[in-house]
Amino acid sequence: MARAQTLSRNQQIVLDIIQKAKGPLKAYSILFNVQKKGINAPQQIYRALDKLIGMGKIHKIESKNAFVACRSSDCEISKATAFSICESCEMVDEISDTKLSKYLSGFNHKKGMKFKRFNLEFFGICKKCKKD
Amino acid sequence: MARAQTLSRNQQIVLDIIQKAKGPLKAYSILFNVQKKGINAPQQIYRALDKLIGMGKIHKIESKNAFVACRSSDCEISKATAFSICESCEMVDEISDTKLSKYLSGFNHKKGMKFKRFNLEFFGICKKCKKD
DNA sequence: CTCAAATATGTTATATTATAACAAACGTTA
DNA sequence: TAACGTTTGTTATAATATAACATATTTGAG
Ligand SMILES: [Zn+2]
Ligand SMILES: [Zn+2]
Ligand SMILES: [Zn+2]
Ligand SMILES: [Zn+2]
Repeated sequence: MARAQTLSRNQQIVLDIIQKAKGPLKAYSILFNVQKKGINAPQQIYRALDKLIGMGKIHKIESKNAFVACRSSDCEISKATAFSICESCEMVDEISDTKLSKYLSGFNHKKGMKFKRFNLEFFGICKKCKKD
Repeated sequence: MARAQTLSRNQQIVLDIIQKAKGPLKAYSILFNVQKKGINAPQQIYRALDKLIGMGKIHKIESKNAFVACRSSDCEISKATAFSICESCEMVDEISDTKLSKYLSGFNHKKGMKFKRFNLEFFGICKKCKKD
């Protein structure tokens, strides 16, 4: 069984960096930020990222190949993720909307495929960027 | 202005291959398939892909870094895309569901961001794979 | 506790995906 | 024709991700 709670050393280091970040982080940018802590290779980052994603602690923003911390406590398994992405400043915001989540989780494909998981990415210009 | 209809030589070649394919194609797999036609470099593929995406002729499946032909005539601008993806056989199916599309196009973020575009990817096991 | 299994780590090398930069050709239209 | 935008060709390189193997650490059953 996978351990539910405890993170390994590398996993904790990677998670800390992602949680402290203001926006999505790329794998190699994480790598450069942890070299002082003795992590030297991409593998070490990608392995930690994989585990953290599996635990639902972080999510991958597929359109950006970048990673954000989960803010929504509900989605521990990352089965139903939705994000709002600013095309100008790159800001990413996790959307926790029960109605949306229920609507999509209940969505059934005409062709009979039963979905286990979805990922939704919205794009636009955020409020802050509109002012400029 | 962007030309609405006519495709350039390379664009047509790339589109043909994607349209003939049974599933999503990766950029380098397209490249290997067109070397006999005189296309030798990734750039040539990526440029064609970019234009075709802009025209709504193809879509990128972000979670797979792969490309499929648009089957749904409605989404000429790729503002509202949804796909069903089999995690076993990699099959991808474009979902054209007016209700779903309207629901998501009308979705408004609490934080006031107005969305211009979304991409939704559903994952599961397709009917065909379930039989095995 | 002890040993085996599972998980995590370190490391080197390599594969895969994507873009930069520049020069030349082509197509349109004023 | 001349000017402009678009497409092409080409070489090089950047950015993202995985393979493979050796070692270490943690965990839990007996
Ligand atoms: Zn989350
Ligand atoms: Zn913004
Ligand atoms: Zn389409
Ligand atoms: Zn399948």
